[in-house]
Amino acid sequence: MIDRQAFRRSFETMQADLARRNADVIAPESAWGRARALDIKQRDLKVQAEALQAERNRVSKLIGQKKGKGDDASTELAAMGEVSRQVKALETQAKEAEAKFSAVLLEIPNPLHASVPDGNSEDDNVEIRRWGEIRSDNVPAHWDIGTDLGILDFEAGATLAGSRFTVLRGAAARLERALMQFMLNTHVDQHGYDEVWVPAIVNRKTMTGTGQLPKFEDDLYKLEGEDAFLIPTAEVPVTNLYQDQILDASTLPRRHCAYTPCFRREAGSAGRDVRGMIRQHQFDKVELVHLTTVERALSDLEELTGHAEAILQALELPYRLVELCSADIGFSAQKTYDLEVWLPSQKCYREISSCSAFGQFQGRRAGIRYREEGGKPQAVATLNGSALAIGRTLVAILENHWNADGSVTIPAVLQPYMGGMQSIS
RNA sequence: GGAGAGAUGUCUGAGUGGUUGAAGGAGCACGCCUGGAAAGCGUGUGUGUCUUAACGGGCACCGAGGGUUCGAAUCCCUCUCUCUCCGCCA
Repeated sequence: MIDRQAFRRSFETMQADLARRNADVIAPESAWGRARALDIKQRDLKVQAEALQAERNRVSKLIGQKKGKGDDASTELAAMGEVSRQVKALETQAKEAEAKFSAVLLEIPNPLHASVPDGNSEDDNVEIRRWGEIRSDNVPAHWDIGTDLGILDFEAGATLAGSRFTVLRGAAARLERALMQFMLNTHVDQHGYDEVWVPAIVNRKTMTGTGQLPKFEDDLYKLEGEDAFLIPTAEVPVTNLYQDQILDASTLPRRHCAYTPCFRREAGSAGRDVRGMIRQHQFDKVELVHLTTVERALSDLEELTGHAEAILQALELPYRLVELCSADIGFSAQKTYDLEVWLPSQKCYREISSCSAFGQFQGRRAGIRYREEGGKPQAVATLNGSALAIGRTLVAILENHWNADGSVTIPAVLQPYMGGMQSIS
């Protein structure tokens, strides 16, 4: 959520930052376009209502005093009946206006950080660096590799649940589990993260805190008969771990890692990546989440991204780091780096991690604040990133470590988690 | 799922219609005292929002949302959550 004060004081600046995403974001009929009038109305009604409330409180107190002394208060009582009716009417109007303004604020995306490059589409994302050797020979698609080895069962996934579900068998199932363990252990033991295990179902408030709601309800699985949703990422429950709390600044940064399954309806991606397990309705992911101070809102992003890169390097997977341009950054983020792994069968880089800084955007929405010694509470800065999406990592391993004889070599760091298995054949 | 009890500030714990944003205690901060500390004494110690250049002021908040009333932490309704017992269950 954007800052109300900044919205009033720095309207033009904020509008310019938002417009960099897309001109539609500041169109007159957009949330942003409607916000200013709603704010003015909201404040106007609030001032009126509160003035009358003050009057009511003053006289009511007087009535109490008079009655306490046994004096007659019938004059005041008679006058207050009407005032009270007016107060009630104004209160209702003010509350409605405030609710409308708040609702519209929730639909305005995070203004971009100044360092974000301009662009019109994902094609304008900026490559920062590459790592690893790309193989240039022809490698089959992971769905063929996996099917031939008998470890990926797409038919069973479709039978059990529908399209975009896959059953992992044998070595693939174990590889999935090994990746989970390896990633978590690395983050806990080497990067100093505090591991948490959280619900995969959350309520509406939690989903609003990190920005998935109210705008993107169609992308989520909603539970029938309950106001609850399956999480699309661990970011949601982990960040919201501290919702409506005031943290002591000395306890920041808090850095958590978590494994969760993730559920996405993929509503807008019909026809894309329909084969294989690049784009699934359910996938596993290890997520990193930082809650930190305003000063470190952005600087921690480099560190967090580095932690995700460490996993790719350990798994010997070639990748590149890309900075998303203004048109491609998600609703809640201020700045985002994507890590894209090389997929030899597609001869291109595909997203395997997205690391974002959110500034105080989520902190404000979720009511997560911190206090410096003697200072006023202010919203925490949040960051998060996948490290990594496990299904896509498995895909990348199958393709990048595929051998001409059809087998797949298991990266050395994973072999202990695979019972010493060195390759899948 | 059934029955009952409960939800108050950092914590504990009063408060069943009026000057209560909220007693008392603890904690914490500052000061006094002390060679230093403890004890003791004193003072202070919520959040949000609106307004103001600022000082300050207004309003709201006692789980959430409604209602009754001139006036609600206190009365009524709905919901959420917690605890206990029963049922069910990995």
